Amino acid sequence: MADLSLTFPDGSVRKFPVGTTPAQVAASISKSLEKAAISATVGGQHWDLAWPIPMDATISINTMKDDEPALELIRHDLAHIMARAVQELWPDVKVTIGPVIENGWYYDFARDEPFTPDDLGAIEKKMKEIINLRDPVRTEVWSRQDAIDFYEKAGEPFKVELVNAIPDDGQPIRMYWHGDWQDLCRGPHLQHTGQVPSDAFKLMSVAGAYWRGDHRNQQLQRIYGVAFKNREALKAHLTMLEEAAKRDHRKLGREMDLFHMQEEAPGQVFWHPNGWSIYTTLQDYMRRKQRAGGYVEINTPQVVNRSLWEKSGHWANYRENMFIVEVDEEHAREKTINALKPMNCPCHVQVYNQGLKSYRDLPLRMAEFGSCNRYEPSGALHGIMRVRGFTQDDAHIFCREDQIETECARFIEFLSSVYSDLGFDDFEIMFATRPEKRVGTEESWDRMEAALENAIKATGRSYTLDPGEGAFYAPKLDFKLTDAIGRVWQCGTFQVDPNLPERLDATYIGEDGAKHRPYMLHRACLGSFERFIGILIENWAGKLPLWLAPRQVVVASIVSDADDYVQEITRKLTDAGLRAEADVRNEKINYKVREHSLTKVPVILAIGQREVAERTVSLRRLGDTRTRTLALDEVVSMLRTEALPPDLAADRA
RNA sequence: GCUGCCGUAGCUCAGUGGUAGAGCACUCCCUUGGUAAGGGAGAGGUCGACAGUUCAAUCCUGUCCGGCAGCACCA
Repeated sequence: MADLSLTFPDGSVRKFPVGTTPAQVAASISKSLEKAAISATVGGQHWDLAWPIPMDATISINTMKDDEPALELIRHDLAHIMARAVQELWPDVKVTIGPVIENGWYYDFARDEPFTPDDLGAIEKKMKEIINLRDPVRTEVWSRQDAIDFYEKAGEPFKVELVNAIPDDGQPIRMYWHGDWQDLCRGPHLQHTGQVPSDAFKLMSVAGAYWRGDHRNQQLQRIYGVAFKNREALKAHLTMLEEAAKRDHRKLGREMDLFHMQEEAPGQVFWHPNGWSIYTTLQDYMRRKQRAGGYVEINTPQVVNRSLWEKSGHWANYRENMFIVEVDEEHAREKTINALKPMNCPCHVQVYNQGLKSYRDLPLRMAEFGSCNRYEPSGALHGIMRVRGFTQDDAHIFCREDQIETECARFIEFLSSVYSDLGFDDFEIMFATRPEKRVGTEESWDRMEAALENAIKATGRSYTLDPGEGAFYAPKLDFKLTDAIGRVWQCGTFQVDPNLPERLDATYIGEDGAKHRPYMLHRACLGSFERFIGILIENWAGKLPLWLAPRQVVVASIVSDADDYVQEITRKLTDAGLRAEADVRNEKINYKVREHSLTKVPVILAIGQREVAERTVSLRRLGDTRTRTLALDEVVSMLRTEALPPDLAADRA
């Protein structure tokens, strides 16, 4: 028999007969490794212990100590165990697919009656029984036809479809069993069901999901589970989920009295004074930044006749998602049909088109805090993060092709400065290149892509390639930031657009005296104020930095003899530009501290007899139980400096 | 939009085929208390909307509206 050369992680090479399995390799190394082995990594691929190795490769044997393969196997096998549990409880349920996902797995079932939360408990119980059976796992490679015949006979139509969908590229069709239960699965797997920890998984929820992700297909019932290596890790995960729930901007929005939403205006925000303070503070900041960044600010109409949307192409593509406004105009023969603007670009081209533009006017950076409305599907709405009425920090840069690169680099620096001011020190750039269906010449695509790539390089940043994900007319960049609990949000965007200037006939007079077509660069940092404020709230868990906090300082009296002094302090703080309020209610200081802490006021100044006598204040920071006693004037000037927005603070320094 | 769950006081939630309850918040009174809930009293609800079944519906049924989770969507 021919030899097989296997290279181990330490670099050593050993020969084995062709067809040796990782299990045999492990056994040849040591008795203990043979027992501890759960899978192998062969030539970079996750490999079942029982699969023969066909050719020379690198190999490492995995044990439960190797987190990544161990969790993969545990979650994967739990998906099978759950499917078996479901079919044992309800034999008429059809199985479909059940992949491993972040933190766990899901499995989609076809069943007429919905699963209830009680069912989840029953399924979990049954899963534990199956785990305790320690049934060995067995896999076999079958021919396509045998697998199809098998599933047709078993009455598993989805599996038949899956087998048919497996590409005919020599990929084996693997049949999987534990006990009498069977599934279609490419593996790899653990060796028996007892290797799965019975106390480190939990079924989380059941929800609808379309067969193969297509909304025209039958809707299945998806059960989600999470699993870890041990009970402690599961507990830690569940605790993390509770933490995330505590940050929910909808909950904090209510507790901090920032905004509300109601039935009459679904997907639209009623901003309360506190929330509007965050909004305007952020907008003021962006306005200053943009002005400094060479933008002019404009404002354009909300309600615009359909003819413009027809010209821009939005009417054809997004009519379903637009709010339509019909008006009976006295002199018109029929109703005038308008749409609330779903985006600002067509209006910006109208402003650009006023008067003749010279090449000397370019690049023209035109910004608008553009209020847009989109009729989003009801199921997509989510607090203030996904809404039907929102305002973008939108801008369009009109420029020549040779200016794209500089403008792009300039924008990346701009965005980077904004993100770091707002507490997000790092972001990722996604570079979306030409899609399969596209317009324009290859040369033009080459130039546009090169411009973006060179711009990124000029800033010294790296990027992730997103091939084929560009718009049909040009490439784009998306910017993703990571929040305090590791969630990734796509907010910023930079998109080249030769299309809309064409459609709306934007031109400029070049050096040659002839008319030319400008490029339009769509760009945003925050995306929408609504969504970004949601992200800020969740990122900071409501404890916004002082300059953004709606209520910056509460001056609380301890005894009513201090009331006059409390009012004086509050006035001084307010005069210094701080958002300060007095709390002279007939409540104990404990009560006041608790209440203002719960509503995330960053600074509480407590004032009793002593402070009155000494003209000092006792300062307490949110989240800190210590207090400091400071002179009044000192506190005012300290807080005034601290409350400066980052761009103004930088100017000062 | 689809599937499932949900809608009772400002908030969080009990509850019942005979028109409703708690805690917190609110108002008033007592209390002047030193850094995360002092005490007492009071007020507060078309039980999401509309239809149907019933002698009687907040409760049962249907339709609609809205919310939540996931899916689909996100110019």
